[in-house]
Amino acid sequence: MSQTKPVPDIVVGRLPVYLRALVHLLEEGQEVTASKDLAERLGISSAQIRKDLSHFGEFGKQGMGYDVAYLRDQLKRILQVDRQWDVALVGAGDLGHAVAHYGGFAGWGFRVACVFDNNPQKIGRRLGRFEICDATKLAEQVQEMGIKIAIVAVPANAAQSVVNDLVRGGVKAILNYAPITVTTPQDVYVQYIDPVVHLQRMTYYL
Amino acid sequence: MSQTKPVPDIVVGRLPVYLRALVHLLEEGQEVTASKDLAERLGISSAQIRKDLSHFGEFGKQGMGYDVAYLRDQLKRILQVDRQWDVALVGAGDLGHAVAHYGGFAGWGFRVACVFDNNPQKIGRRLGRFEICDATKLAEQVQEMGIKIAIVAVPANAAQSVVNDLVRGGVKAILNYAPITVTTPQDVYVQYIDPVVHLQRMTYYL
DNA sequence: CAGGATCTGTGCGAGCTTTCACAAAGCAAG
DNA sequence: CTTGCTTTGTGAAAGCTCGCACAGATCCTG
Repeated sequence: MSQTKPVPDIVVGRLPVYLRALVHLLEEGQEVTASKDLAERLGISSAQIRKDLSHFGEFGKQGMGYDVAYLRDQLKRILQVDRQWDVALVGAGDLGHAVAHYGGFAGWGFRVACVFDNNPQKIGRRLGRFEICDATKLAEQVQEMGIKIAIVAVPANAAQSVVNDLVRGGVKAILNYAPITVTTPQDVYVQYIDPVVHLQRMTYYL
Repeated sequence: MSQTKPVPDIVVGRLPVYLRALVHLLEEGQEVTASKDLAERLGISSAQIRKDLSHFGEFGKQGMGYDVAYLRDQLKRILQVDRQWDVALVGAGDLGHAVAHYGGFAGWGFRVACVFDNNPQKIGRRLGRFEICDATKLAEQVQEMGIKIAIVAVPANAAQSVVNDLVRGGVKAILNYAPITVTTPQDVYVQYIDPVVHLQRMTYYL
């Protein structure tokens, strides 16, 4: 399946949400679930869940539903989060601090491995368990460490330059908190988090 | 237009990104732009930008493009961010602190107006310029203040209950940082920010 | 073991979204 | 004024996504 036709982006984008729900279910002690059950919790149709999963194989039993732990493990494998990814964090400002201290990455496949900043006053100081590294050496250091994922938490006017360095260092996935759209080569994936954009998406309807 | 046929969600969702780009353009001193120019910066097609805007009126001049300041003002009006919205922040943990101290809301239509937490040790203490209020009075207080927008920054297991209180208090737009899908009435809009989900959307492709 | 209940995986069609491509409009220069 | 260049706004086509509806699989009960 995943070989013949590429799976649509939009389908891949829903898998982490399914995975998250399955982990919650298991925490609640529910070992089996049905597409209809999941659908209600997630506010989408059961047919969509079944069709999304069918892109990757047959994980359920007709008449019975899905084994929660099994489906969780399969999704982890598909998303490649059945292993630990080292992540580079760029920017040691307020936002960078919040990300560095965020406890939500552990157990979900990610680990902040190093922190960069371009402010000479911050370089060498500690941020939690990290020593803040010099951002001018960003490209070579992420390359050396084999890092493929980065989180950008710098001001908008520095973001494109940071992203260029990351790309040069071989990073292929970037989570961008800077409120600006950056350009990258086609094989580099960027996801954006801008709370203002999310809020403005809703004010239209008020 | 906006009266006859409802504008698709997906179109509304792109407007804040356009708005953000226009503001950046103006900061760079560019007073006129073309759909092609914007499209290149945002990595989408120029036809899409033109068609999106055409849902709301005719803002450009053929042969000339768009007046940046004028289009910015029109988008602000459409998105209703030509005024200031008071936002309630729920959760005074690490994430809540980061949101409360985030300087990116000012000038974009939003202002954190109050902070809630359910921890008796935190209630009454200050978070920046706010006094932390008792979350058990969430519903009545947001109602009293006429607040329509809230940011949820509480643990996953508390999120649904907080959202229920917010809905009861008349909140219509919720930005949810808790890593869980919540259910709301149809007329309440929810946007999700979960960095783990965003990261996992990319690891599939690595 | 038969009948009934449940739930998956999927073909198909409806509906939505994006892209194409061009008429019309505006400007500049001669 | 006319010619040529640019760029918008928009029908129409192409492409994509979603939900319906059902065959087939599985279990339970008696």
